[in-house]
Amino acid sequence: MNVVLLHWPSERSRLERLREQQLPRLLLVEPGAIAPQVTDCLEDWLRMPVDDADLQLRTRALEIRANEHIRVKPELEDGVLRNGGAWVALPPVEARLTAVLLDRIGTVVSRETLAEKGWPEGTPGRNALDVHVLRLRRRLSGVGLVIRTVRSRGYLIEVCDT
Amino acid sequence: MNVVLLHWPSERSRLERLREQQLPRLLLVEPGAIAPQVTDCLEDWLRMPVDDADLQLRTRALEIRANEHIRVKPELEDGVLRNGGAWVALPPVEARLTAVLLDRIGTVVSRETLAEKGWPEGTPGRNALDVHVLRLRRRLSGVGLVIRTVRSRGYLIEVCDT
DNA sequence: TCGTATCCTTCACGAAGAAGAAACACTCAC
DNA sequence: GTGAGTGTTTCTTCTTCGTGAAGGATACGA
Repeated sequence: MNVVLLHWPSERSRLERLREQQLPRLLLVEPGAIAPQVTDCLEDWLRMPVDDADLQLRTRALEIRANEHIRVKPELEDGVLRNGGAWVALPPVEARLTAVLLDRIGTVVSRETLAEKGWPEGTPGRNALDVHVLRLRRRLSGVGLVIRTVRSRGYLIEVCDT
Repeated sequence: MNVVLLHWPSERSRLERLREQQLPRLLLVEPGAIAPQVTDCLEDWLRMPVDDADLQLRTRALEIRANEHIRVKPELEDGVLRNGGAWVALPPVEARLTAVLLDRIGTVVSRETLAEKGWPEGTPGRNALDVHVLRLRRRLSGVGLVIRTVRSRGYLIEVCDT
């Protein structure tokens, strides 16, 4: 994973993008500027003018951390769900359900929320959701994702560990 | 979690201990010395003489990371109990009981309190609580938590040391 | 030391309810 | 037309949860 070098504060908006994308980044803090508070493991900073050895060390440290940290997140785009190389095409309803689940990956999403998001203009019968979850499960099994049920609470999606 | 400050390279052996213990640490690199290659998220360094603002920022960053990394406290949310990576889904009654126990983690909670919180609208037979504790114990064993009995006083929950 | 009352643990059973699964019919895009 | 996507019905399976009963552990008085 490549570490991105950028200037602070002049490239502030670029930094925000990188943070969202969870890419490792090293800020070169301009003379006189105050470094921002680092809040995750993929960010570090150096005050300019930079010492070359320091730059090397910190870049390398970020690379090491990034490799530990980055686990490729499953992504859903245009009805295509990708996870670690594999992918499946998802039909509209299932794509919407998956979007909600992935949005809160690892945490519980209630049936009500799923019904709302899956059928924006009025939900069908009670069992429709169950059946779709069933179908979704079968599709997801091919790409290393599982939907776990939390009884009387809802469902949660997670990356398969096996 | 407290960040340990230490000098490098004069306190090398102390650093090694801290690394083993996985405690967050900030190295103050003595003038002329080369900083060591950082390999985890709980370590950082600053070249002496240190700027006070920089020290603050890096210390705080380490604290934040440490809290993310070492999730010591078990957490219960939406019927899902998490503890150090592992999780279980808890049914309604057991979730309520666990909530009370975790709320006073490490201290005794009386059966009366448990009954009240577990069954907000009237408790069932006396034995129900015992049985639920039994079931809860089995579930909790999978996530490194134990419920201990304090005879004639109540129960307490704690993190398993094994 | 010994009984005994009390507290606690554990098991087995059954009712109620939640979720899973199969089968079928309808719709719509290609 | 054909096939995938979708919704419904129906049936099955699994989970939860309360109860009763058996037995172990502990405290305490005789």
